[in-house]
Amino acid sequence: MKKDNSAKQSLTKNQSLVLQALAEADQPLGAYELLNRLQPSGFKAPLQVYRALDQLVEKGLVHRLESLNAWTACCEDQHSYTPVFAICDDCGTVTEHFDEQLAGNIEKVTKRSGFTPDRSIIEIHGQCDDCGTGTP
Amino acid sequence: MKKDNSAKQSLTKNQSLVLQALAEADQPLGAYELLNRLQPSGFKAPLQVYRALDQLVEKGLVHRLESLNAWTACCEDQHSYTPVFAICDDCGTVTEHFDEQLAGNIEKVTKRSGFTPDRSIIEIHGQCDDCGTGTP
DNA sequence: GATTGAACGTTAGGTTATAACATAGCTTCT
DNA sequence: AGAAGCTATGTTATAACCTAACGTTCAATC
Repeated sequence: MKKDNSAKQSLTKNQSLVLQALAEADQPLGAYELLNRLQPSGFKAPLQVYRALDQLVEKGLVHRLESLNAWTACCEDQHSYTPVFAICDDCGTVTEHFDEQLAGNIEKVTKRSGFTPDRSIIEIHGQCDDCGTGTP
Repeated sequence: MKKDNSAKQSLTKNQSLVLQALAEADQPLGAYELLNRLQPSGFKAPLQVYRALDQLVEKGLVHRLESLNAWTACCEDQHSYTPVFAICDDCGTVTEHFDEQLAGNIEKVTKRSGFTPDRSIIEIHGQCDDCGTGTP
């Protein structure tokens, strides 16, 4: 379950470029936005981006946000729980959260019906602290 | 919070056709699959489908499955909790579940950071009881 | 140096979703 | 009735997202 540094060290050139672009962005990026940003580095076709993204997701260094069709660099060096993404619909920033109890709850809900969970997608849309209506 | 029968009664022709097609399907359908099935009923363009879907989602009669790019008819006449979808990656069937505690926990996780949740997306991929590896 | 396998490059095409603009029908107000 | 306003609809074109197919490069291994 460990995502050690070897993961980052063994990245190919394209994978490194994509990961770096995601890490520098302050919000998730779509594949074509990545392509635009990486064209100066020699990227020419969408497939170059998608292949690098697939491999980075496989290594656990990047997450895909299903409800945005976008990707973001993983916040941490390792995590064993399913991440919860909080997506601000105003400013577009996304934060990654973890909660052991929550992960357990999810399994419980589906297992009641004999379902065997494999991977979970949890994405919460709303407003972040800066944009929030909490203190208007 | 009530999704009363007036919602269904006030549907337009296109909305009724789309909802009926989804209700008859045994799994979620993509917009273009819906278009195919509704061409005999006079549908000609993707927008007709997308517009009907948007309005049905608005009324709470249809859910969108973000990780499948597909839509499914809501299982019940009303529910106040965020639904949890269990998606079988083998046979493609999707079931809708509810859990008050889970919904509460999710809010808790994001609220810790000052986030104000609006809508949650919870989609669990795995294997259903029929396809499952539980009793091989 | 031949073989294998992973990553890469390139072209083409498929799927999913929206923009922009025009039309039709219904309601409401005068 | 006529005008104004609103919602749903129709139609064309295009944007955005993703994958198939095929060939090449390059490093590791036999």
